[in-house]
Amino acid sequence: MHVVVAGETILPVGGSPRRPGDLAGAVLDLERAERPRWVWAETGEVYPALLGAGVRVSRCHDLALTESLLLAHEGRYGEPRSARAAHARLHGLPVPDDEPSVPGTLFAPEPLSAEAVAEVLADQLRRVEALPAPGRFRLLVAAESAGALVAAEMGHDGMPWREDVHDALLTDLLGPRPVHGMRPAKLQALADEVAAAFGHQVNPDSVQQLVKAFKGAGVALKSTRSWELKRVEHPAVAPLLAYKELARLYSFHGWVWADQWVRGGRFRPEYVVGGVVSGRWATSGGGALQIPKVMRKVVLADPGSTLIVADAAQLEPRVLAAMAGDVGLARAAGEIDLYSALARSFGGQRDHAKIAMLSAMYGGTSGDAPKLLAVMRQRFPRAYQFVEDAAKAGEEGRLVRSWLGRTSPPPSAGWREQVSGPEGGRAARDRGRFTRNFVVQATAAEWALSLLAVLRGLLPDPARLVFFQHDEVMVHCPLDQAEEVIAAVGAAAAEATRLLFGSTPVRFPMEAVAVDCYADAK
DNA sequence: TGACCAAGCGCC
DNA sequence: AAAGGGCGCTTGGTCA
Repeated sequence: MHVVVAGETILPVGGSPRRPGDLAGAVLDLERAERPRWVWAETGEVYPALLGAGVRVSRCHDLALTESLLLAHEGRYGEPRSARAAHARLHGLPVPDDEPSVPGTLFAPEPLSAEAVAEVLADQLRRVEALPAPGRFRLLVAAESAGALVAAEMGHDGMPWREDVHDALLTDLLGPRPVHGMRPAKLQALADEVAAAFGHQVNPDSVQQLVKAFKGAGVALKSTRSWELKRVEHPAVAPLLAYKELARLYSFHGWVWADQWVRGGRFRPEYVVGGVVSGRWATSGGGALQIPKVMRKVVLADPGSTLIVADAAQLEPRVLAAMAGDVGLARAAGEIDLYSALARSFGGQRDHAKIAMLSAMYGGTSGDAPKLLAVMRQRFPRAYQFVEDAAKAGEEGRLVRSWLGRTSPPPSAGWREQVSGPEGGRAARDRGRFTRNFVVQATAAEWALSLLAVLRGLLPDPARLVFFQHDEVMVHCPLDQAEEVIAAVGAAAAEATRLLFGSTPVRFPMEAVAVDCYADAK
């Protein structure tokens, strides 16, 4: 059963609309009675208010996310994806551009009517059924929409973040919080050391000044990347490397960042579901997906609670084994340590197996890769051919799709022009590497999203998903729920595997541990 | 002054 | 230990 929510209106599809005085209350009643699939233009427009009112729903259909997936599959990548745009297209009306997702937008148009939302839904369901593999795409739509629910909930609940521990860590590394405009003491000391090494003032944040200063000292640099600096013999290098590391911490995850993103002991980032073309999530603020490892010690469970942290081991090669139906690779992927299982094929060395797999999935060509790829091709012909085909499609400007039907972007006009030019081979190979990786990364993202959706449904109250990063999840729950949540993670991984691949010999290990502190999880 | 780009580096 | 692709985010620097 589908039930539309638009503005203040609730419309059971096939029934009649009503405007309850208490929207959240009405949603809750219906959720308890019928557990419908809720349909709305965009989860971010509707769900946060429901969460604010204490209402959670189990399933939804997000029109904008679905439209985006459909348009890409239909070869119409980049057309406006909002429900409003989809509705306009249905009626041959002028199609509005998608609004940039900027907070405090200038225009706040009337929400689409519930009837219009229902029309767009019907059209989308029809288009899904017209696809070559509607069953898989239905799963993709459901998982993507469930992801939107999780993202909104994680934004609402937030990840535990101890502001006092964060402040102590920063003070330890940088010195006390400086007054505005000043560098923290330890950062300034390092900047002074750099200056002393050159014999004059240099802004260590300025690439230009650094390159010039090194040139003056007789050192020619192509860049100031740290791996290049490490090869240079000069007294400025050591303090400069230390400066770079700390400066990044200070500006990216320092006090100012905490002021903006941490409140009430919770870090509340803004996740963007499907924000990466491969289907991985992105963030539009807070940098939740780039938290440095050193910061993990700041993520601590509340007293009486615990963090359940789990990540999928070697997810991408397992996904490739399952997709390609490569018997040999699938057999190795039936083991917990896939690379050790593969090692025999590569002369007994685990490292060689790993390089071969990564090179196959990413298009690597350096070092031993060519030799090892030849082994890969001979021993695991179907897996090898699978990624080769994806690469070839990319080089020829064709589209590729994930297992469930997420579609790669088409090549740009600029690319087509480049390919016919003198540097054409390079541009073609670059896109080949992209599509080669796309089929694997996008399917891995689908597996992870499916896991997330299933796990969400298995969690006992008040356990909460608080973090999701590509192939890793974190749940915050009372101590006495730890075992149940750990079991739920394992069950969700098994179910995600079954949903995507049916019965496959490939295993997808997802080891969950209960920790007090995120830093203790690995 | 604001818009935009490049460099650089964090995460998977 | 890393290799690849993907992203976000900040700073400095340029340009209109």
